[in-house]
Amino acid sequence: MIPAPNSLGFAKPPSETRVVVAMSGGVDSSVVAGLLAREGYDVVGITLQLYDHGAAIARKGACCAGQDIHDARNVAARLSIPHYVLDYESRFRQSVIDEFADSYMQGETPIPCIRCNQRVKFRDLLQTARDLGADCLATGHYVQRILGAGGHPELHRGADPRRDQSYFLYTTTQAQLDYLRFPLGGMDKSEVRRLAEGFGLAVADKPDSQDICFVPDGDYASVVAKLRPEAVEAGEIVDAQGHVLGRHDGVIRFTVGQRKGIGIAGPEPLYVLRLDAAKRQVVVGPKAALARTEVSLRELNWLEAGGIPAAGRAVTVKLRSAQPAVAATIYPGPSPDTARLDLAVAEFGVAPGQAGVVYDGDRLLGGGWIARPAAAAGSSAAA
RNA sequence: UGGGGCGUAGCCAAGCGGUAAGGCAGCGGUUUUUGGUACCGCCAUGCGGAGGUUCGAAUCCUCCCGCCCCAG
Repeated sequence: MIPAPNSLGFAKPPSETRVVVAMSGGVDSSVVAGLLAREGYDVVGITLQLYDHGAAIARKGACCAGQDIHDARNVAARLSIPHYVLDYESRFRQSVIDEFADSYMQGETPIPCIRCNQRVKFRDLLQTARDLGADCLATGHYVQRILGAGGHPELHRGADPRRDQSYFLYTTTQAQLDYLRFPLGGMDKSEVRRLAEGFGLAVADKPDSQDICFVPDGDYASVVAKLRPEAVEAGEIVDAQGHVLGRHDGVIRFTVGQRKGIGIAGPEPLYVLRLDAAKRQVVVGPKAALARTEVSLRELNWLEAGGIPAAGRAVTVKLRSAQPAVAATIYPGPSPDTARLDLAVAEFGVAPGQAGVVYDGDRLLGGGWIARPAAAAGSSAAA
């Protein structure tokens, strides 16, 4: 007789199920470790050191360096689980930080958190978990892994709509999903904090992380400037017709859709329409000029079997993490890893480098990076 | 140095005798595991300067200063 599956879906007792928990040192992943340890799983905590902890040691709400590593270690000790700190600094730099800087240099607005999940946590760390003989890798993300009709796991939004992190996980592949577990996906934050208190964890009241973890004080521009000193060059602020309206101190400081910080007074607010890195120009105009109904995605990840129907598929899409998904129709793009979205209602501030994440209701179907407009009038074609 | 017009916060601008609208910019905050957006709040004891009239002036009068336009 085959035993009923345990809470992680394995047909064996928890004590014989090894699970690696990615412990950032924050409340969420600490509670994951606590929950699984309480159930009797063979829990191994792993914390990644991702960047110079000296620079970040005083930061509140960061993750994966300095104080956070100590917090994770203390949680593991409290829970009596083995815990390892792995030095991933060079991988993190290669897989996340370098591209972050390069993306800005090209006039895009990157999301390093997605790359980190894709390339560090769900690739390198996942492989490490396999090497350790673990049955699965658990994280504290607020997303749900739900078995679909065919028995294949699907990725769904977290139950707490205010906490849902699926946007940052759109690159997750089916193979990764098979191996991953998200024990917090059905909970809300207050519940998690209560559990943390119940486990007697010192991190129960720790503030939520925010900002980019390796960017102190939200000053990403100075980080880019440090990595790519040659990138920070002043230039012109121009309107859509090319008239010079003012000067700026570096294209990297701007993002499409941005209003504040342009510093030009006029009859109506000006927004950044696009960035021309080659000409070092920031192109600005009225809000109406930001309206977009067509969005191209590149590096597409698609989880639904059969791919995107040629005739199109009705979906919703999130074009920014903190805004609700909007109605759209998605079509296959010119190449297999691209797609095209027709938005039902125009969106403002669609920024290349951000992610377009596609849903059917609460199910994440896939997504891609928002591509720079191929032939925007007057823009540079520089690659 | 004849005629006309105008000078209100960093920019634009309302007000035309009753005790300084609004927009833009800027600053602060809320929201947020990216950047932005959005939202909320703040922002001229002061109306080119000096006098005068009036209970009361940015608003009326005088002079001065500075711009602009048309003539010379």
